[in-house]
Amino acid sequence: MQIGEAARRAGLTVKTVRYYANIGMVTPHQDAVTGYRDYGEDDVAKLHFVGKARKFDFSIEECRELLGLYEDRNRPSREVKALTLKKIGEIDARLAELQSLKDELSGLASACDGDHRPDCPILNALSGGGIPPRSFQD
Amino acid sequence: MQIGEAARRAGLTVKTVRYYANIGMVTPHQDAVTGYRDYGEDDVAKLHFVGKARKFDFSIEECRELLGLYEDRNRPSREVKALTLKKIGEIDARLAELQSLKDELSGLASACDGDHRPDCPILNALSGGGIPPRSFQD
DNA sequence: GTAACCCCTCCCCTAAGGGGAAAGTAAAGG
DNA sequence: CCTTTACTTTCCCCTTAGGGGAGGGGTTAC
Repeated sequence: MQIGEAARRAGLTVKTVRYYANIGMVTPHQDAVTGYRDYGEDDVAKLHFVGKARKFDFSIEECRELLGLYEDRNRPSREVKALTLKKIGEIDARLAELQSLKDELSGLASACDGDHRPDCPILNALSGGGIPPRSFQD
Repeated sequence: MQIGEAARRAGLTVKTVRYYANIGMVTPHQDAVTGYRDYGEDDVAKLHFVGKARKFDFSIEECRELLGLYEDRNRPSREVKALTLKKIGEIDARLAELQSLKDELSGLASACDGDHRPDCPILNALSGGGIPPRSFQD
């Protein structure tokens, strides 16, 4: 089938599917005369697989790795699980980082009146040590 | 002072400080003959301010906005607080997204034996449906 | 004289595609 | 057969927030 139908069936954009072909992730046959790519059912399955893995925040390189395991009928599930646990660890780290960021910003926001007056603890904190905003025009 | 000292005092790299000059964020005087940038104390304060805002996940454009408010002695704190609350909302959304991602991956990982055998619920989930029902795992 | 730093601009690189131009191809309708 | 429309191709620039390095110029210290 042509790239448009393959993309539709995999739930991806044509641009994305073409990109995956360019980087060697999912490589369909390509007509030597017309240049048209020709996708088979197995290609659509791979595209679908990669699309799902991407939604799970796996990077392109990790998807390539998962795809290799996916195609290897004798791979140990250990390797797949290890990749997944590593990804969970990364997500945990990012969660902690965002949470502490949110805590700090929330503390600043609750200390700020948020009215028409110019006094603002948020800007004071950003300027480092509560120094009032010295005029930069003088 | 020269860019190197300004960067050191602001806790940024020279590359970053030069970048901020190029995009018009913090624009020091520049010697017409040597091309050397000349930073004053106010420039260092601005650089420091932007550096801190960046650590709080504010984008470059948001930093530009905050810097404008920072320099305006008569700005209402309302605007600063609104920006901060918007940023907190974005962080909340990202937190929820990551949390649900983590939950799904954790479910998959715990369903996977992770041994030498090829059977792997993680790959099964990526290749089609969700986690196979309990009856199929036993 | 030269070694050690400091500075400058310019260009390419990142992740994962998106947007769009110019041009070729295929299928349907008149 | 001709035209329109839809689909495809490659190519190039754009995105964030800078990082890395080349190539060149300057000042200071020994």
